Amino acid sequence: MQSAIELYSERGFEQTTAAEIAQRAGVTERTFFRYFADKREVLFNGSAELQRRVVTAIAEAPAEMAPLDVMSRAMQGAATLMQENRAWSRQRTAVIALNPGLQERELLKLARLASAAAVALRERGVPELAASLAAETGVTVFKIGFETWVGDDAHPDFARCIRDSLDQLRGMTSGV
Amino acid sequence: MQSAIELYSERGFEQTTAAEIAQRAGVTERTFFRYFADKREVLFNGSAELQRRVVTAIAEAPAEMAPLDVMSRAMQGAATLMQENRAWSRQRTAVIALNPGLQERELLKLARLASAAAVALRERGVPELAASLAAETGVTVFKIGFETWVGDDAHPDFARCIRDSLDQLRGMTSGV
DNA sequence: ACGCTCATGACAGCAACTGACATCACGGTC
DNA sequence: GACCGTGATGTCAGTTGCTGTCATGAGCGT
Repeated sequence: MQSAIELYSERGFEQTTAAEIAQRAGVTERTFFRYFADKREVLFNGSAELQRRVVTAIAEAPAEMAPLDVMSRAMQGAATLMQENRAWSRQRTAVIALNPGLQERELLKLARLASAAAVALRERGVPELAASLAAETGVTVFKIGFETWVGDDAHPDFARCIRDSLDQLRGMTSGV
Repeated sequence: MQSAIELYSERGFEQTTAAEIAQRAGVTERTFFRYFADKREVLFNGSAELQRRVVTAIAEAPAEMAPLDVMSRAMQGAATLMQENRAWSRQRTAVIALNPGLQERELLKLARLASAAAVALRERGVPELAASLAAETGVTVFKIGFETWVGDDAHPDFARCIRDSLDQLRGMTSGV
C-alpha cells in the first residue's frame, strides 16, 4: 500500500504498472495480485473496516432514534475514525481526483456502504423505502461533509462538517 | 450496442469478449474501440444526452423555484424520456446488476450527472453547498425512484415514483 | 483523372490480470 | 532428528482489454 500510493502520487495512477509497485515493495507482481484484486483496490483497503463499524453503530443506536439521526450518528462515528489521518486522506483524495477509474471504485464503495446501512436500518424495523432513503441520504451527507473537511483547513472537525451538512439539508427540505 | 447487450444478456458481461461483439456487428475489434472507450461504455451511451436535458431543464426552470423543486422537475423530465423504453431499461438493469464493473460505471455517470446539476444550480444563483446538496439529493431520489419503477409493475409511472420518493424524504427530514 | 478526407482493416505491442505448478520456510508429530 | 502438511511466494505461460501506427479503399469535389 505504501509503495503504491507513493508511485501513484509521484507519476500518476495510469503511469504506474503493477510490476513497479511490486518491485518497490520487494515482492513479485503475482504476489501483489494475491493481496489486491486489482490495481485500484490498494487505495480502498480500509473500506471494509469502515463499513463494519458503521453497521454496528447503526445496530447499537437507541431503539427510539429516528432513522436519519441514526445515520448521522453512525457517519460521525466513522468520521472520528478518519479524523487522525487527515494527511493520508488528502493524499489519497488527490490521487483519486485525477483518475476516473479510481473515482468509480470510490463510488462503488460508498454505494456498498449505503446499501449495507440500509440493511442495518431495516433490521431495526425501519420500512424498506425509508431505510434506503435514510441510508443514501446519510452517505450523501457524509460525502459532502468529507469534501469540506478535506478541502478546507478552516473546518478541522469532520464530524461537525457532517452535522452542518445535514442541518443544511434539513433546512432545504423543510421549506414547502 | 445491439450486439453487445445481446451477448451480455446471453452469456454475461465478463464472458463476452470485445472481438465477439465486433464480429456479431460485422466490424473489427479495432473499430469497436473507436466508437466506445471501453467494453462497458456500450451500455452508457445515452447518458450524455440525459445529462444535457437535465442541465437545460434546470436552467429553464422558473427563477423563483426552490433548488430541490427545480431538481425534482428536471429529474421528472428525464424520467418521462425513459418512460417509453421500460423493456430496454429492464434488460440493461439486469445486466448491470450482475457485474460490479458495470455498477461502477453507472455510479460514475450518476455522480457526473449530480455534479453537472450542481453547476447548473449554481448558475441560477444557488450557493455552493446548497447546490451540491440539492443536486445529490435530486439524483438520489431519481435513483431510488428508478429502482421502484423498474422493479415493480405496480408502479408504471416513473415521474410519479420520483415525486413519491421525494415526498417520503421530506417527511423524514422535517421531523425534528 | 486527380487528390482529399474519413471510416475501416491489419498488425504489433503493452499491461492487467489468471491459472497451474514448483519451491521453500515453518511448525507440529513420531 | 527425520518426516510431513500447510501456507506464502516465485515462475511461467496465456488470455484479454486496449492503443499506436500504417495501409487500404470508398465517396466526393475539382
